[in-house]
Amino acid sequence: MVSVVGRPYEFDREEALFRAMDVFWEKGYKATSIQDLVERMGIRRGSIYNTFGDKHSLFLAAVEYYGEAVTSEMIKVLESLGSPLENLNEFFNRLVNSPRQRKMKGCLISNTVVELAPHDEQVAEIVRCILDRIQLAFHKCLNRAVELGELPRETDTIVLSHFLATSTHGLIVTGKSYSNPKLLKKVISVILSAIE
Amino acid sequence: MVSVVGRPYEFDREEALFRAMDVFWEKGYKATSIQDLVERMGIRRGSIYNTFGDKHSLFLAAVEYYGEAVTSEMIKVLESLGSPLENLNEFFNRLVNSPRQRKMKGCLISNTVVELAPHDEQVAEIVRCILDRIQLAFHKCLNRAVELGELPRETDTIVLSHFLATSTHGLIVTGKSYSNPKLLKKVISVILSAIE
DNA sequence: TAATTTATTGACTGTTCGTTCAATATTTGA
DNA sequence: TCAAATATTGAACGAACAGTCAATAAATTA
Repeated sequence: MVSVVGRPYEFDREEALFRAMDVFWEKGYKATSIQDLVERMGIRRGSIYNTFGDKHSLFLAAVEYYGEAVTSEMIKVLESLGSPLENLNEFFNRLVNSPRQRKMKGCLISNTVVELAPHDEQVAEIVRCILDRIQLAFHKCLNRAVELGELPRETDTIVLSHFLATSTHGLIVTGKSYSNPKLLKKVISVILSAIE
Repeated sequence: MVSVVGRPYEFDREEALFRAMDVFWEKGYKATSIQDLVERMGIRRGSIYNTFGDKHSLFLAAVEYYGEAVTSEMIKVLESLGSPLENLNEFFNRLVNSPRQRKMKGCLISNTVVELAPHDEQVAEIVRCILDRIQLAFHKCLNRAVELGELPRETDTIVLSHFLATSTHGLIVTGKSYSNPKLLKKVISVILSAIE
């Protein structure tokens, strides 16, 4: 419910949140200062606090926004029409070829799993939810592959979906430390060969 | 060269470094304050600065110590006599069953890859060196498996060694967010099935 | 014993941090 | 036109931060 009375915002809330997400993604939670956020979000300290609450609340909003924007976009790849196995291939290749991954930013979710989730239950909760959505998308994709005859009937799609989620994390971390696209492509081939 | 004159240290340097490593491992670099280190290392501020220099230098020493202690211990598993494939199995099971991993501490190296390496060339250098040692150990292990006839002659052991390194990262991150030992064991089976 | 060297100690420094707030500006509704 | 509501602004806050330093203690060497 948006109030109709009072001074209106001078900035776009979603745009500001997107930029905050970008800063946290790049620098992590602790290393991001309010001053960093002021500079990158393009609004003043007071406006940040007025709109998003404190730093921690803003971070939670940023992670959720990432889940809505970036993660959902990747999940759509898995849900595309056509061959599920080709969708998986497309998913992993986008993962390692995205400009942000190239800049060693990794993924805000895996970064957060490592930096914050073990010490912050609120963050852990949100992250767990997003990770579950990814794993579920893998699971559905694999089930569809079975239905279409791309994988054998007896395939354990649950375990394989967790394997793919684990591989996703692995590729992101490897990509952060050591970004050789050709090699990553070959590693992806091995990953995909494991499910066939 | 240790000086023979002057007041001797009242603490064990290695013990103190081990404890510092433990704090950084648990909390990360940014989230660890000098006060945290004072409390856990059991020595005063001045002694930390006198012995290890500033926080950043201490961190570098801690990461290197981790490489010597923890990583080398894991690499030894890969270099054991007997079946290389069984060694791989042992390696991954230790990875997900270690008490520290269970406490969601993950691995100091992968934590550092995510938090610090992208923004700190000195850290990146040390971490890269340790990652290379792990990958090399996988490579040697796989080559031995080929020699012993456990893997076919045409196996691309280079690519597979990177796949195993990636899987290691993945398991560590998955273990941090979602620690279900039974499931992780099954994921390990899938990983190992991919190289055979 | 005296001189030298180095470790220990805790108070102290300046900076940066996240956060708050009173003053002001801009809108709507009466 | 005035009252009410809300956003904007920049100064200011105390706390926490990394790092320093002079005084002191404990060892060796001459």
